[in-house]
This record gives sequence, C-alpha cells and structure tokens, in this order.
Amino acid sequence: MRSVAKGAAGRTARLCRPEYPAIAPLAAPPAAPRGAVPAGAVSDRALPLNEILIGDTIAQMAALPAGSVDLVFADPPYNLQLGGELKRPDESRVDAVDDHWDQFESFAAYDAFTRAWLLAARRALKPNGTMFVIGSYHNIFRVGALMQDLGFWILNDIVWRKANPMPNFRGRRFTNAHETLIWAARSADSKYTFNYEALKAGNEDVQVRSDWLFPLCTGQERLKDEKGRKLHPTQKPEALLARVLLSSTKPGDVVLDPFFGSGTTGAVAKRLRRSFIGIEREETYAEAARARIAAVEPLPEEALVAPPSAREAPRVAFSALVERGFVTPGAELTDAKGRFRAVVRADGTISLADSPNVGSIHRVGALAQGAEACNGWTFWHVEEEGRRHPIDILRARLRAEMGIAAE
Amino acid sequence: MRSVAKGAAGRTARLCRPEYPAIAPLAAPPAAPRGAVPAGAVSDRALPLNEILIGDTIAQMAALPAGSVDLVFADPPYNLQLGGELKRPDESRVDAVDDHWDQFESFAAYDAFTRAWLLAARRALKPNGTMFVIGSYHNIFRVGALMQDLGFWILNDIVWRKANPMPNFRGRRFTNAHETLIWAARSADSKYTFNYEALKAGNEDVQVRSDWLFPLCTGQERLKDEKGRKLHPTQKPEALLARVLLSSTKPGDVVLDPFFGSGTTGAVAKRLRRSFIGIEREETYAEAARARIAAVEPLPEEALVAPPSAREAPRVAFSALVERGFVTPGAELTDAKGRFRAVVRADGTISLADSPNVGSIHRVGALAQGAEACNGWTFWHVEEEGRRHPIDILRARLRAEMGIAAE
DNA sequence: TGAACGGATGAATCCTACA
DNA sequence: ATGTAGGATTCATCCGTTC
Repeated sequence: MRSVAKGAAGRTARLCRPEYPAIAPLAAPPAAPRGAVPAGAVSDRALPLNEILIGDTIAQMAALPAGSVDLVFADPPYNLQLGGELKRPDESRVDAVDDHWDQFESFAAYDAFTRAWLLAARRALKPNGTMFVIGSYHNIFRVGALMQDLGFWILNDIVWRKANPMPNFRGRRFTNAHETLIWAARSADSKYTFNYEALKAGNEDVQVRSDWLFPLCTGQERLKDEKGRKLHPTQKPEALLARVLLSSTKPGDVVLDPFFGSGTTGAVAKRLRRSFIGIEREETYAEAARARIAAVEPLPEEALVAPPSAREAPRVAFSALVERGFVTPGAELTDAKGRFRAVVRADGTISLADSPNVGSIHRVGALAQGAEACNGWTFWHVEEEGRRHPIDILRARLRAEMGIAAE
Repeated sequence: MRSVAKGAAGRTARLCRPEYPAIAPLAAPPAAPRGAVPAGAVSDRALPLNEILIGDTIAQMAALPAGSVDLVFADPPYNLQLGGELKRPDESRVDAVDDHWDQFESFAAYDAFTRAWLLAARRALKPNGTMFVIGSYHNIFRVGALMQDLGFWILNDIVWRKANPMPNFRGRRFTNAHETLIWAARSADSKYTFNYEALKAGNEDVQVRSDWLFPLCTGQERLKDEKGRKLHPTQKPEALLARVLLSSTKPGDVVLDPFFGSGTTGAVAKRLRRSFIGIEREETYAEAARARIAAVEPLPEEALVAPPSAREAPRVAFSALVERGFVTPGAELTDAKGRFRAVVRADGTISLADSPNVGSIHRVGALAQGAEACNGWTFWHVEEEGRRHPIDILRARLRAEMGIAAE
C-alpha cells in the first residue's frame, strides 16, 4: 500500500506534462471521447501518461482512475514448468526463462494472481475499451477462462506464428512455433474500436486473419545489457505491438501495459502517437525502457491520420512492408519520373502530396494520374541511395525474407 | 443409467468381430503393446472396436474398460447455447444467455459437462495414451484449463489454419481463420507415441510445427443429406484427422471419438488401419457415418510401415562390434578432425591417448572434449582406406548382418 | 567489397532402457 | 521406485571473421 500511495503522489506533479506531445486531435477529439461513460465510473484525476510506474502491478492499477484507458496490452508471466536444463544437440545450453517472477506454486496460485490482475485491468478500462493478453499453452487457457468468467467478451483469439521459432531439440513434440493472443472487449456490449478498413487496405485489400506471421525479436531490435546479453528474456517484436495498436486504437488513445518489461508497448505507442502507462516491478527493466522510449521519434501526424470511412473504400496494399520496416511511415513515394509525390502512413495507406487524398497505393496512384485504375506496386517508387525503385521490389524483399514460412 | 447398461449389453455380442480386419502386426505387435499397464486398471473385456455406440457419451465412456484406448480425439460442442446436454449438475436446464449471471451459469454448466466427459475420457485412456481436443475461442480455454486441472499434461497446442475460412461479414473483428487443438498426455510421466521421424520425413525433412494449414471440409468430401444440404454442421477435414492419427498412433492402435458426428475419425482410422470406437447421440449421424466408413478401403499395409527410427532401433553395444570383428582391439579411433585419439580395448571400452582415462565410447568422448555428454557413435571415427568414417556405420553394418536394419 | 563460413541463440513444461 | 548410463536430437536468423 505504501508504494501505491507514494507512486500516486509522486505522479501527480508530472501528470500535466507528458514526456512528448500528445496527439493532435486529428481523427478523434482527445477529451471524453469514444462513447458515453457512466457517470461516476471515471475519475477526473489525470493519468500518469507516458510514464513507467514501479511496483506491484495490481496495486498500481488499483491506484489508477477507473474507466480511464482505451486498451490494455498484457504480457503476464507464463508459469512455465521446466524440468532440468535443456541442451541442444551440440551440447550448448538453452537459456530458459527460469526467472523467479515466472514461478508459481500451483495452478491455484497462478489463477488467483491472474484473476486479481485481470480484475484490476478491467476496472481501469473504459467501458468501450479492449484488452490483448498474450500467452502460451502453459497459461493461456487459464487466462482465457478467467477472462470469460470476469465478464470480458472475447472478440478473437489470435495466433502469432513465429517465423523463426526455437526448434524442438529432442524430437518429442511438434515445434512450439506460435503464441496466442486473446483480444477481448470489457463486456459484451462494448462499442469497441476496430480499424477494419485500414487493416484491410494494408493487407492487399483482404481482411486480416486471426493468424499473424512475425519473426522473433532478435538482432538490433533486441535490447542488450552491458555484457551484451539479452536484457529481458521475453521481449516482444515491435511489429506485433504495431499491429495490436493499429487495429484497436486511435491516435491519442491511452494504452496500459501492466507487465511493461523492456517497454516495447511504450516504444510502439510513442511511435504511433498513442499514450502509454507502463507498470513494471523491476527498476532495471524500467530504466532501460525509459532510455529506449526516449530515443523513439513519433511518426509524422500525416502518417497516422485516421483512415477514410468505409464509404470511401480505400484500396491499399502494403501495411506488411510498413509493419516490418521495409518502408518507414512518413517516407516519400514518387512515380518513376518524380512528377507525383505521396507520403506513407503507418497503417499502409498513403496520402498524395498537396492534396487531401488518402488511400491505397493503387487508388492514390490512379488519382494522381487522373486514371481509373493503377497498379500501385509498379507506379510508386522509393528512392534508395539515389536510385528510384518500384515499391514492388520491397515486397519481393519481404517475401524473400519470409521464405517458405509465408507459404 | 438405463442407456448405459443397454449400450454395454448390446455391444458385447459383437465385440469379437470388428467390421474390418485389425491391423497386421507390421511395426508393433497388436496384443498388450505399449508399455506396462498397472494391474487391475485394465479390464480384460474386449472393446467394441470399429463400432458406433449410440447414446450419452459420458455414460458410454464409463461403460468402456478403463485404460483401454491409445488415443482420444474429441470435437466437443463449442456453443454454450447448444441446450440439450447443457444442464446444471442438478439436471435443471440453463436459461438463455442474456446477462452476466446467466452467462456465468452457462459457463458453469459447460464446465460441469466438460469436466465430466474429460474425466470419462481420461479413464478410458491407457496410461501412455494421449488426447486431442479441438475447439474455438468460445470453448477451448475452458477445456484447456480443465484438462490441466484433471492431470492431463499438455504437449502442444496446435493451430489449424484454415486455408479458406469464412470471411467476417460485419467487419468488426479479425477473420476467425483458425481453430485450436490441444494435444495432451494422460499424465506428465506418460511415455506417449510421437512419430517424429515419419512426420519430419514427410515435411521436407524439417520438423513439423504447431501451426498446420488445411482447407475446410468442402466439395465431394462433405457429406450431404438427401436434400443436398450439409449433413453435419462441423464435419472436419480428413487431412486434419490423418495428421492427428499419423503423429500420435501406430497401426492397430485404438482411437476413441466421444463426439463421433459424421465419422471422420472412423473413416480416417480405417483408412490408416487403426481401430476406432465412436460414440454419437444421434442415430441419424451414426447411420451416415456407418455408410461412409463402410466405403473406405484401408491403405495397403506397405503404405503404413513406419520409416526406420534410430530411437526404436535395437541397441547394439560397442563391445558387440569388437566381439564380431567389426573393430579390432588395438585399433585407433579419432574424432572427425583427428584432434583426439583413443585405442579400442578387447572388452569394448576405449582408452584415451596420453591419459589414464578408460571407459565407454560415450564417456571417453565426453572426457576428451571436456563436455558433459557425448554420442560416441558419431564422435569417434575409424580410418578405412584412407577415409574417416564415424563408428556408427560399423554399427549399421552389424545391424544389417543381423537382419534387423530393415526395420 | 563481397561471398563463405562458423558460432550463437530464441517464453521449452524436450529421453529411456536397464540395473 | 530410483539411479545410472547409453545415446539421440535443431531451424531460422543474425553477426563476426575469414578468404
């Protein structure tokens, strides 16, 4: 209790000055948005936006005003139950997640913990808010059942298919090649946010499915400690968080992450001009997360403008390139001769320069030329090292990288 | 209770005459196979093989001998509003799902039903048996949590990615493009069947992952009623069942399907020369399933022979190689690069050069490298005609000579 | 400069026959 | 039941070094 009170007190002084400017009211007004909120359910107390609260996540959530966040993204302990150590065929040791925070005495203990943080998160959610929880077969069934018991309304279960999972070294099971996300509304009657058109437009004009393919978080993206070892055992890829936030929030929305860890949620939220509230028990992680987030540059607002309404039927096609970093939101596209220019947006649509037109690469290409139709993949070009390439080659690169995994 | 007794009595007369011949003993002997079974746990009563039992699935399972089936494949009802079997433990009926209370009541009823059939299935399983359960986000979390509570040991959760899912018409969610299977052993110490090598060999020599891609059951495969409408609402594709059976059973094994429906499990079991026990409440479905299964031709036995598996090959001691003259005492062994040397001794041990260490090929190999363990068969090499071969090929020669290598 | 190669590593409930 | 020893087992990707 002490730490909660202290955290709350320490916060209030800074609340009016978030670390970086909140979103310009482009699409949705930032104040009191998103549907009616029952009187009394929401405190007027300001939120500790874009901060990391240190301490017990349940207590910290309890100290937040009720009904105040638009989205919860939670990556709770998985309660792995590992036996001895596991070695690869070459006798090297697998660096398993054996941290103390992942150890629970029993299913009952894990359930009690899960129930408590789920309740606290549900309290913090706006009535129309939604929540993502990620887990593996070790814990996700318990989490899902408890969510249903507590009144959450499951909208989808989503499969993160790992492009490069760790193999099964002993050949005794199927390669554990995915994790599961549960996406749920606070209740069955929530009027939740789902950016259907933008997602579809960024996915070759096909609805986004419940199975997502992303590589693990490795290489440059993976945070390292001073000795070059991974800083956090379970850092999630930014591409995964980007799809989560782009699908279920608007610019300016508030995202709560009760298991903040290395701060992926905060970094992506800042880049996409959402606000975040992180809760983390270990100061070491929080410190690294702060530095990480400070280095993030929010995308240009034009890259995040809410997509056109369904009636305007955007025809877009390349959000995967954006999510995966093959094109940067804000990057400029031109036609082969440089007569037309457009800017890439984070959701995979593009906006034509000197005009209000926003839409898919195909539609905006047609608009620019005054033509009825246009293949955006060959019409639009990016400049790399002084040379213009059609964006189709970026798509080819992505396909090459995905290899067989993309099927 | 009446139906149970009747079902059991009606069965016994036919039990000794399965519909089609049981498997020839290709890979595994059909009688009393697959590990020790605690005395008293298994009844000697014959099983109703390759039949469809009509009636309540829990009662019918309870009438089966305990510890008698190798695999359970279960496709339980997903929908909480299915009515019928959804009753409270006191047999009162559950009202419509309107508000939270009823929702809770409904979940409780579903849980009670699930727990009951899971317990009955677990009782029917051999100690080393495994179970697959398929479901969607509506029910799979409850099923999975209950399985863990009842002592099942989850081996994998598997995602059936639908190649051609039904689109989401209202555009309010991600396309629900997958279903989840849970694969679990009866208990954590089960010595379960997993045909790792065969699966890998059939998958471009890469181990099979936890995400499987199959089309829905449509077209010719989909059973139709006399009016041309689909006979059963949730008929599963045979390809899915084939992978389930091929991964976790041997020819001749007994597969129990407590929600038999249109009989996909039976049809695939027959084709793959496994035996099945189906339980189905509705005679209409059972009738169609019987006709369907009768038309199935079992695959030729040669098509079902398991590929050789190093794990299952008979053990050959290194001393046997020495005794049989495949290696001469005093011969020199080296590692692949010739950095370490050892001398073969007459008793099948080896001694490391320039050291007092004597022991098995494995122990001395580990010692030489300073490793904890070592597979001496692949580590140590002999020189023949100027070329180095791992001593494993000498073992293969001995096995060939013994006539075992064919299997 | 680039290709080729070797080493490292990722939320992992990862063996089994025999004494 | 428990301990000991035999011996079977990995995919995609990134990074640094070598050729």
